[in-house]
Amino acid sequence: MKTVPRDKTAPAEPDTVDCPRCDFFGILRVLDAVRDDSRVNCILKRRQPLAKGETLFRAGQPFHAACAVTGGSLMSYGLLDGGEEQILGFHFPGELFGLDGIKTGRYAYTTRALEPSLVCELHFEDLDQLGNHYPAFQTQLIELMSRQILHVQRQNLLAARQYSEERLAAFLLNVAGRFAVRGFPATEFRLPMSRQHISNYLGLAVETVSRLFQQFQEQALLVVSAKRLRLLNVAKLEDIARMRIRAINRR
Amino acid sequence: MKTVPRDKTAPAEPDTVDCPRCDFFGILRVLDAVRDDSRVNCILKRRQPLAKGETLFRAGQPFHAACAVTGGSLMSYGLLDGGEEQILGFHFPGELFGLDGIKTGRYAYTTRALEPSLVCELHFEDLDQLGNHYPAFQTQLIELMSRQILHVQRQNLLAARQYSEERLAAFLLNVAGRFAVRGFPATEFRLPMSRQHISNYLGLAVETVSRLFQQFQEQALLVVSAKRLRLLNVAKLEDIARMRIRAINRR
DNA sequence: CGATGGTTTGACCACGCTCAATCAACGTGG
DNA sequence: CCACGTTGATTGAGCGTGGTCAAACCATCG
Repeated sequence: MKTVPRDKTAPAEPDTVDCPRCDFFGILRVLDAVRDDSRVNCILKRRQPLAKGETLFRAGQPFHAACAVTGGSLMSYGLLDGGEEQILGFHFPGELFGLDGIKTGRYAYTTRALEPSLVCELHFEDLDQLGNHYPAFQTQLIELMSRQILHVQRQNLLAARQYSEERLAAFLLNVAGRFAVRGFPATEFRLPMSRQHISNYLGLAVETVSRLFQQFQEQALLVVSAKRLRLLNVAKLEDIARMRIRAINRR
Repeated sequence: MKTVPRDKTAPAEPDTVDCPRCDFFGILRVLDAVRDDSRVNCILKRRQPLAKGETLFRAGQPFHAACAVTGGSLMSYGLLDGGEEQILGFHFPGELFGLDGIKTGRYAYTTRALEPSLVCELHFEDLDQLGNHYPAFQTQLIELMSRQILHVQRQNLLAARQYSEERLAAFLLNVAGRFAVRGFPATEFRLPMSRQHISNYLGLAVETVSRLFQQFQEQALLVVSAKRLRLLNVAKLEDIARMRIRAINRR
């Protein structure tokens, strides 16, 4: 299997999302409308670049900003005290994270870049201040958090599935759907995380994930080579993802 | 094992939570402060009684209110189209649910009472209206949603664990912790859901859950009889919950 | 009181984990 | 530029956890 040599002249710039596709867009528009107000200066810092593997913030650190991915991808994980780290979720362009820190004043989880990435930060020092003068801002924030709860709850469905096939299929479809929503190709994309990450996230062994990719490929459901992935039969994958009744002879 | 005959004169009134312990309390105080304002009339409907098994709302129905449990308990589940229903979470006194509907305008999941229950409803028709006049209200709502995101994310950790022991132990501790926060006894309580529900929620077979209860009991970690549960060795349960490295000889 | 549905228990076996070796992809230094 | 080490992905063999099926058991309720 030949790999196309990477064009060295083009730097590995991560996929980026346009502002209108970002979860922060509603907030951004409100901020733009009041840009002349000195109080709202710099509340939304844009395009902070992160190196691969770089930690954005750690669990327990004082909360200072909610973030949105504008390019690349990140993951959040909590370490069960004394135990291994458990990955809680991945963050793709346009998506938010860190909103859980608002109430407690501390980040609940550690977040790290999976590849060179860009994030926008929404700073919260003057939130009350701002909210008192611009209710529209708070309204935006509420809608955004509502969507976030939905997003997180949807993730719950992934690892709760009983069989490894279901979990991986559901995971891939979840990722594909999230790319699709932001206008990226939904059937052909790069999985920025390692198999280790996937297996940890889904509560499986690495080898199982590897074998499942192999199996799906043999069934012509997808084509996978390293991190590049192409979905060939989404309908069948959906079947697998929701298959709860394990038939006696299912092959 | 004798069961104490239930006092027939006292109706099976579910455990209830005091208002100060409820997640809505912050909002309630704001509303109390502006009670004289005609606009905010009836925005918080209290103590709606539900029969066991009664459905509060269904997935897809238009969203009209976020809810808090004030007594009893409920569960939310989504049905994977064409597949079985997957339980997403349980709701205990003082806890919120339904906030995910704010943005989409529809309930994302179906919610049903596990026993005779009471809920408060926070109606959202006039939210914008109210928010424009009382930013404090929106501020409360934002904090509350932040806590909710944290809560839901914590649940993600349950089913992502690799082994059934870890999952059940983590689940029981999660439930115990949630009771403790609201001032209920944390080591002796009733599990309002069936084994079926637990197994579905954790992605296990019913029989496995049953056997694990048995096993934990033999190890003197807890005492279980039907739905009543008493935790004897929380420290050891925590050990199990975070045990990732499966030792060769672990007994 | 019997009917019904949930729970437990047992026997069996397959899915998926463990361990270990191999292979591929990079990055580094000679 | 290639040898080498390192890291991640894959593949294989073996076995244990946990799922399936079935029956017995028990609780709740009409």
